[in-house]
Amino acid sequence: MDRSQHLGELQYAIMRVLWEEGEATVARVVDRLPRAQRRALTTIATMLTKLEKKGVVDHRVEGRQFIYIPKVRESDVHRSMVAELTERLFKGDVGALVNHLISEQEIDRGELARLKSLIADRQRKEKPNGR
Amino acid sequence: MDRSQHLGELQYAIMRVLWEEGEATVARVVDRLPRAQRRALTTIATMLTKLEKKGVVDHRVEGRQFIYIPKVRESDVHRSMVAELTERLFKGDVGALVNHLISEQEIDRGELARLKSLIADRQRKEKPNGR
DNA sequence: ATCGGACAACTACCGCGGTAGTACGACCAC
DNA sequence: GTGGTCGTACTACCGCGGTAGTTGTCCGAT
Repeated sequence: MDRSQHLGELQYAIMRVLWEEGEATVARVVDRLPRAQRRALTTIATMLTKLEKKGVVDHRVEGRQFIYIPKVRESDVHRSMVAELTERLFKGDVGALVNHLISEQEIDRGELARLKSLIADRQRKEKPNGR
Repeated sequence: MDRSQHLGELQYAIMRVLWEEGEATVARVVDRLPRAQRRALTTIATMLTKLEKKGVVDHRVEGRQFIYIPKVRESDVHRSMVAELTERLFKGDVGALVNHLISEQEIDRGELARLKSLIADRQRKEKPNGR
């Protein structure tokens, strides 16, 4: 219904708390938020309401407070946000983005080796259907 | 002064035209825009004004029209937008993003091989300083 | 000199992320 | 039961991407 599960910075920070905690009240979210993202309680409450309307979180009532739980997984959000950027900047060509990353972005030497073996793993997983 | 050179979808589409053409009038931008992004002339003019205030384009006057020219390169925008996402989603760990791309995102077999050699090239370019 | 067209400037709006104050209901302590 | 506290709902506002109409100006044609 919504799908465009693109999250703003604060929204993502809130989701991160929810993913880590599994579930949380508004107050819990606020004090689990990194300093940089800390906001007034009402702000976080508003944001959670908006996130719920957007379909990425859900809540149940316990006593007189709301316990929020994530409705989407972090990897789903990653996938959709990365895909969005890939689409915008590289017409959906994932290879072009990886290319950009390894040639234009800072990436240390050890990382490169790790990536190479990652690709090798991936190739091994693709191949086995063989021929 | 601005730095946050993150561009919206239409803004990026407009910049793409400017990068392709080198420079262009408002009218030229409009009819070089892909159908999906085509808008009223005034909309594009407004957008160009905003882009100029943001510091990513410049203009000179010729007769009674404005010729807009890009002030930043496409690769700069790519770098800063990709870096922004990497920061947001992977705490700046480029390797983690590449990892995500090759394991979670669709990427065809031939592409993997191409990437592997890309990494090899990159390694060859990094090493030579090697003590 | 005047009129129409081309073009930029100005103005106004919408949606949404973000920000937070204030209102209000429920519960607890006297 | 009355007052304070806790916690959500409601409301309002800002900035910005996006959208475009209206206005004003300048120029070329008549």
